[in-house]
Amino acid sequence: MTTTDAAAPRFADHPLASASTCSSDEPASGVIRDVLSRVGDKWSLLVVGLLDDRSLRFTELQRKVDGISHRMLTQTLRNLERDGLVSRTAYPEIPPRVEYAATDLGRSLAAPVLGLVGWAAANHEAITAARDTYDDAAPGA
Amino acid sequence: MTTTDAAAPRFADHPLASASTCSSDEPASGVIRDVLSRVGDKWSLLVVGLLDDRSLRFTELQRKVDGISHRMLTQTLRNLERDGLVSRTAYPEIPPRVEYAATDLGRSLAAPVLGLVGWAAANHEAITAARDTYDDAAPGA
DNA sequence: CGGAATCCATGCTGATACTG
DNA sequence: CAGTATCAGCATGGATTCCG
Repeated sequence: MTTTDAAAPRFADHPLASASTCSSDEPASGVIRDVLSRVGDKWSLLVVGLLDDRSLRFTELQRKVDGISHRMLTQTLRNLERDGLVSRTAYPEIPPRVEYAATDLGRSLAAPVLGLVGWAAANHEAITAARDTYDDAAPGA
Repeated sequence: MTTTDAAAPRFADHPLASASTCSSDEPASGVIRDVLSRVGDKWSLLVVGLLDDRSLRFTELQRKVDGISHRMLTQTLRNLERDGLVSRTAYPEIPPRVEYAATDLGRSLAAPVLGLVGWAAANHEAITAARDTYDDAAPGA
């Protein structure tokens, strides 16, 4: 089910390391760390996902995510904008109106993320079961 | 909770939310948060990736990841084992030998992650360029 | 060698207040 | 409405130390 995407040859295979010019001191680790640093936070993925659907205003965004605070939304938005994943359009009006929209780059992120989300959804029960088994085996943890 | 309800038919589509019994207080956000909590940390993905390639011992793992500390490796391994993504095999010998291997579930994670990593690798330069542009436009930041 | 517990430093996150 | 700045609290990550 879901898009299993590629055939998944290896994980930290050489091609990945070669394709990455992360210039870190690690082979593929840098790439993973890179993507994690980018969308591994609590809200980035949510915001990009919401914006992928349609453009939204600051308040709209805050209303939809809800759990996010004013500060975090601003911070997340700025970071996303900086990475070119989200575009910010400010209208010099009164009251001020700012609309955020996902860029082409931001939309391209949706595909791979969807794959990961699909995996999580598909294997959620399996993980829960594993946790239950583990918890049962080590109750005094 | 009169949730603002779903507003992301594409990204956090209903089927995803339905498939997840994460029992959070968010609709599809929970799924993303869930997967983020699972592999969104600094090392889980790296460890699973390394193990996806082949089984490794504790020391081997620490040597390959390198940047990870003793404590973090143990913690990450335990967490991964708890989720059923990694299997732990301890040999009651002297000196003790413990081998870690990715489970079928752990290997299935490689596919979607690879997609995300591929995205990061492919759009890395685009993001860097965007950052440069942003940084250039906001020097007084 | 592998693991666990402790302690510490840092970062991230959230709440609040103030400005335009 | 949108954004920024400051403060305080919690969580994450790291180093060390002791045990099997």
